[in-house]
Formats: sequence, C-alpha cells, structure tokens
Amino acid sequence: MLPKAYDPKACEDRIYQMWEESGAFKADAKSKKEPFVISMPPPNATGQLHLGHAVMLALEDIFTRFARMQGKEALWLPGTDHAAIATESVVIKKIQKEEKIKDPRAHYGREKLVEKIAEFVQASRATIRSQVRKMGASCDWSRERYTLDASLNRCVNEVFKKMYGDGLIYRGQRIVSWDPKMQTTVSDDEIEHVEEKAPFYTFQYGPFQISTARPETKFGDKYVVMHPDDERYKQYKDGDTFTAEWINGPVQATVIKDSDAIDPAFGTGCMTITPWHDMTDFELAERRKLPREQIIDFTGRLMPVAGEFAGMPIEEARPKVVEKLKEKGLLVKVDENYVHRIAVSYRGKGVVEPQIKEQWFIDVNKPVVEWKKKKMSLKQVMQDVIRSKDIRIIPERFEKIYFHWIDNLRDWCVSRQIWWGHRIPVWYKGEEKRVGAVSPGPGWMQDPDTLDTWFSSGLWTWSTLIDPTLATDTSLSLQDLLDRSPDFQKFHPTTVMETGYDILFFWVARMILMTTYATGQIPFKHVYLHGLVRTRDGKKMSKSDPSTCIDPLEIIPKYGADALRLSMIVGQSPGNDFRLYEEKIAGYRNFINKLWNASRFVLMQCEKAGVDPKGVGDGAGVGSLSVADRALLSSLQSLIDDATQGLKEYRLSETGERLYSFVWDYFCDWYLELSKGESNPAVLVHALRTIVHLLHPYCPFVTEELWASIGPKGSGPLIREPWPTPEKKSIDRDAEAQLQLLIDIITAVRSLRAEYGVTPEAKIPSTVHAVRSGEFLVQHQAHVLRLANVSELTVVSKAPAPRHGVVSAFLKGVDIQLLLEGVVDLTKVKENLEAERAQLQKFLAGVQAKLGNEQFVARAKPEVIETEKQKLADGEAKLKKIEERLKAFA
RNA sequence: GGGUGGUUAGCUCAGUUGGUUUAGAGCGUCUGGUUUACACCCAGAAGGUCACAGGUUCGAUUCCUGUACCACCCACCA
Repeated sequence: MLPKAYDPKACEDRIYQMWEESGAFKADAKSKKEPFVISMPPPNATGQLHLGHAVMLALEDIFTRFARMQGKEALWLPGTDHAAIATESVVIKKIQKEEKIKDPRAHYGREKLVEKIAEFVQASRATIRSQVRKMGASCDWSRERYTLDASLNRCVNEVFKKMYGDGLIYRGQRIVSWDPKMQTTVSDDEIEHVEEKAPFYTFQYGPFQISTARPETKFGDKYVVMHPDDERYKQYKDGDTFTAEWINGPVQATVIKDSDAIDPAFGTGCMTITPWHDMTDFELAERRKLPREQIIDFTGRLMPVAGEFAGMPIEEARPKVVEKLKEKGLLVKVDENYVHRIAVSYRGKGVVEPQIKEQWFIDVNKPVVEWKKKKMSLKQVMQDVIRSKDIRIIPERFEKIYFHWIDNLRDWCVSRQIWWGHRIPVWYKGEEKRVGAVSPGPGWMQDPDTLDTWFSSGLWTWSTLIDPTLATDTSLSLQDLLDRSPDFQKFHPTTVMETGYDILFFWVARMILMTTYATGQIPFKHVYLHGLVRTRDGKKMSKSDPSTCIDPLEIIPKYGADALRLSMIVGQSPGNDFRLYEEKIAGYRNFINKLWNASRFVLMQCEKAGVDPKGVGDGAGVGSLSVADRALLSSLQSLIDDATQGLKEYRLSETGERLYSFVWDYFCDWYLELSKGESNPAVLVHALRTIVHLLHPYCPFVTEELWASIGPKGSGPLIREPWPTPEKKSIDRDAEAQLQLLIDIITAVRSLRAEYGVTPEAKIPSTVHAVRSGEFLVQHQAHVLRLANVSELTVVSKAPAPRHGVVSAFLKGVDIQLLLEGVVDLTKVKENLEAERAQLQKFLAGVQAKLGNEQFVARAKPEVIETEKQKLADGEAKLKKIEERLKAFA
C-alpha cells in the first residue's frame, strides 16, 4: 500500500536514474519516426542553475515528453555555453578575491589563465548537469555538447572561413563600445543604459555656445556643427573657419552644416564633435572625411593631447577641465538637473567608452547569401524567414519587435579582446593574412582576439548535430560535415526553440542569421518565448538579494520537482513575466498529494473488491456500468481531446489548468465520492491510468511512481507509454448530462441546507430530514423540486454513512427525470422557463447572425465554425425541449 | 523621442477572433465539519460599476479611438 503522503525526496532521484538507464531519453537517428527536436538553450557554465533555467527546463520537458508519448522520435539536446565575457570576468574576480592577485591576466598569462578558467568551467558544468536532472529533464545526455567542444570549434572556424570567403567578414577601424574595466569590446546588445544626473555645461566656443556633459573629451574638437536651416546661424557658411580660445589655448575651428546629425531644437542648436569617442560624431566624420583623434586611452585616462590633464582618469579630469574653462571666462552656464543615459557594460558593469579600434565585423547588408534562389543580405534573409512564416514566433507580437530590431541592425562586431573563447582563426605575417584553424607555418602569428560568444551559440542548433568523429577529418568541407552527419540529417531543422524573450536579439536572431547562412536551413520552426520570473512584488529575482530569491535547489527537496514545475507553468502565458512565490508552489504540492491520495483510494477499492489493479485490462471485465461510470468515461474522452489539442498548440497553462480541475473538481470531488456508494474498480483504474498519462508531461515523477502501482502487468515505464487517444464509443452525452443534473440537484440541496440553517450537528442526515419534511422547495435553474419526492431517495440509500444522501439512489438507477415531476409552484416554473426561452432565443439569434456574417465565415477556421454550428444545434434542441414543457402548462 | 505589454475579487493571475461565464481559478478571510483516499482535506459564504472617457453594435471585460498610471524594449539629443 502506498504511504499516506507523497514523498518526492524518496522517489525523484531513483525514478530519474531509472529513466536514464532505460534509455528513454536517447533519440535514434536511424528511426523512421517523425522527429521532434529541441536544442536546449545552453546555460552559462559559470555557476548555478536559477529559476530562469527551471522554467526553461519545465517547458521544454513538457514539449519533449508529450512528443515522445505521441510516438515521435524526440530529441532534446542538452549542453552548456562557455559564455566568454561572463565567465572570464567571474573567474578573474574570483582570483582577485581568493588569491589576492590584482591583475590575474598579467600574473598568469594567457595560457595559464585559460587553463584556470577551464578548470572552473568543468566544475560548474558538473553542477549544472546534476541540477538539470533534479528538474526531471528528459534530455539526451549521450549527446551533451559544450560550445567549446572540438567539433563545435571546427564549425566556428568553417563558418568564419566561409564568411571571409564571401566577403561577409571584414576587418576595419570602426567605432566600438569599449569596456575599460574588462579591457574588451562589447556588442550593442551587451550594453545597458542607466539614467544618471550629470551637470550639463554650456561653453563659449569662438562665436558659438556649445553644450556638453563631457567636457573632458573636448580637447581636440575643431569642428562646430549646426543645422543648415537654423536661422540663428545663417550668417555662417559651411567651411567657414575661425579661431576660438579653448582649454589649452586657441584652436583653429571650422563650421559644418549638417541636417542629419543635429537637432536645432536641442540646447543651443550647435555642437562640437569628438569622432573618436562618440557614435554620431564618428558617423559624421566618416561622411565628411574629417580627421579624428584619440583623447582617452583604453584604460580610461586622458592622452597627451590633454596637456596638463594627461594621465588623469575621466572622473578626476572632468571638474578640473570645467574649472579651467571657468577661469578663462568660457563657462556660460551649468544645468545641474540634466539627466542623460550612460552606457554600461551588461557583464562587467563598467562605463562604456566609445573608441575607435581595429575589429572584425560581419557585414549584414552585403547581398551575397544564397536564399530561396536569390541573392540576399543576411538582414534580408532574417526578415524573410519570419515574414514568409517559415519560422513562427509565439507570441506573435514579438515578430514586430524583431523586425524593428533588424531595421536598426548594424554590422556586427564579432571580435573580443578577451582570452576565453573561440580564437579568431586568422594568421598574420607582416602584411599577409591567412584564414584557418592552424598556423600556415613558421613566423605566422594568430590574431590574439576571440570571437563574440554569440558567434558560436548562433550555430548551436546544428553544430551540436555534427558528428564529432567526422569533425576531426580536416579534408571535409562544411557541406560534407552537414551531409554526412546522421544526426544533422535526421534532426535539423529543430522543431521549437524555447527561451526567454530577453535573448530574442542576443541569440534567437543570431541563430537565424548564422544557421540560414551556413546550412541553408532555418534553425527551428517555432520560437516559444517565455516570460521572466519575478518575485511576489514583481521585482526581478536577483542572487544578490536572497530574501526575494527562490532557489530551485531549496524548493525541490521541500515541495518536489513536480510542484515546482506546475507552479511555473500554470497561470503563465508566453511572453509575459510572472510572479512566483512559495504559497503558489505549496498549492501545486497539494495537488500532487491529492492525486496521490486519489490513487490510494482507487487501490483500496481494488483491494476491497479483490481486484488486482495491475490485472485490469483495457476493455475486459469492466462489468456493468452505472450512469456515473459512463459519464466519467465519456468526459475522459473530451479531456484527452483538450489535452492533446492544447499541448499541440503550446497552450500549456490552459491545459494544465484543465487537467488540474478535472482531477480535483470532477474525478475526486464527484466520481470518487460517488464510488463510495458502489464502485467499479476497473473503471477507477482505467480512469486513473488515463489521467496519469495526460499529466505525465507536467509532473513526470509522481505519475511515474503511481504507474508502478496501477500500470498493467508487464508494461514499461510511463515515459515510454503511448499518448491516449479518444475512443468515440465511450462518448455518452446523455450520461454526462444526467450526472450533471445530479450534481446540480445535490448542490441545490446543500445550499438549501445552508439557507435554512440546519444545525451542523445534523450533518448529512439533515439533508434527508429537510427532504422528508416536504416543506422546502429546491429551486434550481428552471426546475422547482418538491423535496417530498426526493425523499424517496433516502429509502434506497444503503451506504453506511452517506455523504450525499441522494447519491446512492442515483446509482441504483432511479430515473432523475422522475424527480422533476411533482412540481409545486407552477407559475414560478413557467416564469423561469419563459425567461430561459427568451435568453436562449436571443443567444441563438446572435449565433445565427454570426454564421450569416460573410466576413466571419471567410476569416474563421473551420473548427471555429463547427463549434458555432454545434452551439446552434445544441441551443435549438434545448429550445425545443423548453417549448415542449411550456406547452404542458397551456 | 519611438515601440510593446499590463490595468479583472484583499493578493497572484486566467478569460481561445463580441452572446450559454447574470465575470472564473488559486491563495487569503469568514462559517461549519475528521465522513470507507487526502487537514497538503471536505461542505459553504463574503468579496468585482472587468483603470477612466467616448465610439461601433440588438448586445462590449472582449473590437476601435483617446486619457491616466505601471512595467519593459529600442534610439547617435551633443
């Protein structure tokens, strides 16, 4: 016999091990079955799993288990990401703290530091692996990958080479966002904008007044820009020169008229430019072929051009420069309330300084990509796959956001000045340059930079499917690798990419870019974006604040992985953030326990009847069915239908709720209660088996544990069981309607009891007393019941302590319709019926109008029209019945 | 500055192309209860002008327009 409460701690690890050893997670590339593939977004190998990962794992596991049970060849490929900047900065900080080494890069040198990072990553990957298992993730560990694996590195190098050959990768002097703290370039997407209040100074610059929040960059400014239509400056012409007294003496300055760079309504309407340290200024300088000069070095200190300020860090120099200009009488005014946004590195949190550097870029506008028999740019391909619906994003609104992002997309800077990552496969010897993974010979030096981490993760859906043994054969081309890797052939494109909406641009867009280019295929058919987990107060969960932060590793032992999974899935809709807190998780723990106890009850009934639950065979020995049995079997069919349809359409929350409500509100509260009068063990077992199947993707552990007790003899684990299909022959709407009527009557009697204040001591028999007295009427919907008639029911009730007095009678086959006779208050009934008729007629007219509407019919899906027609038919039948009954009154 | 989402019961949220939902759930609150699984339970109750203002419609929480507040994203305001 099962214990009184479900204990997840005692089962989960054992069950997971059983699944893993049974080979159920392992996908077969030779299988003839339709593939279903998810590439797990690889967690950063920098530490621990958090709730964001837990949501991802729960969602993807549900998709995968459902597909597997549906008979698809399901592959869920797990892995980890080397997370270049993030990892390097974590390890450097760690060394600084633990080993008290100020500059770990200088201290250890490249080779040794990379080794140390690799060690750290090894440990972290092991932690993550065990944590993913704790969530019950049914992923194929035999195919686990890591973004720095040799075979993935091969793919990175091959793609780089191909892009270089196509002229899509180029090296150039461009303005980039430089993180002086991490000493590397960061990409546009790795920048956060933080609001900051800073004094906004206006200075006299020759005859002009210019404003700036960054006077320390202004040493080399020799151009003053204004809008060509600005009336205030119409006496100046483009190219006019003048001499202005400036920070370190007079400068020769030139007037520039430009309509793109300047907003005449802002400030004084004119500005000086600093092309080396400002994006807009850089672009203007590029257009006009203006000279540019570096003012701030790569460590964030002023260069010799600053004269007496040279060598000072920015924060120190700024007030001093202002002071000097003030002394010279050039400070016009200071706005202390000015608020602007400063760029901060997402990872290192250092203030980003635009700098001009030689970097590697991917050209997103060059139309050299072969796609659908046309030459397109990377940008165009990225737009095309979404616009043509090759890839569908869920929820759809993110498509708009995606397009907007692409419209503003500029060339992607892929080189990083850090050591942890894929080394750029380019070699130099004097002026010569070669692209390749290995040195072309003596005297060649490899580019010291590494690639942006998203370069390799952009290949994730397919680089993970390349056969690692083939990847060692350097004679093969990229196309050969794709053609000859069985996994790639079977499992690509993947089915669905499930990830947080926060990395739509970072990652999803980049996978589309890299994969379409490198393989000629889309990386995935669907993108399912989940929301971010927040605290009860709607704040972001942060590790730095443990009071608000829920750690999945503390929750799982306490409430079980199943409860955690449900709490993150039900009540959550794609693309929207959701709040998680302990009471919610406890609520689903209660549900798991309810299911557990319902199963105990079923097993007890079997024992009582001398039936072996494992011996219950589908179809055989069911015995005679009561109305309640038929109603249950019938509603199970619609449940299967709804669950299947819901999961197919990724409506996980709704489907979870439907299953929850079926189990608790229907199966437990009604069917099991009715079974206390008289039970049919075969039906009980059959129903429970179906329920456990349908719930398995959501809560795999408890259902698997129950399956061990109720599954047929000789059956394998639940994870391998086929998904239930509805049986038409079990559908019995009459039985459902009759049971519903019974439920309605019982409910009505109960509320009657409450209304007349029957003493609590009287408990259930009080219902009977009330009924027997014949004084009370039950008014329910259009029916007014005289309870004297119902009193008949008590006679046939034989249950020792009937919880629902009327129930047993029902099971004995008393025709419920009889109860409706002997109506007392005829006028009331008539009124009710008439009201119901009026409402129904109105409704039917509405539905008819809808079906008659051409626009609706043209736009609606066939199944929607079907349901509308069904509504109409049902309504008309009901109306007919009402009419008949009304006729009786005449 | 541009864009997206949100605003439904004390709290957290559902609500599938306008009507059979006189607005639903979970938690919390209150009342009553240990009954052949389950107190991680059972039976009930209270609690909502579906943010506001207009419009379309026979009918709007649902569609349209505007307003307010909240959140997020994007952008080169010096």
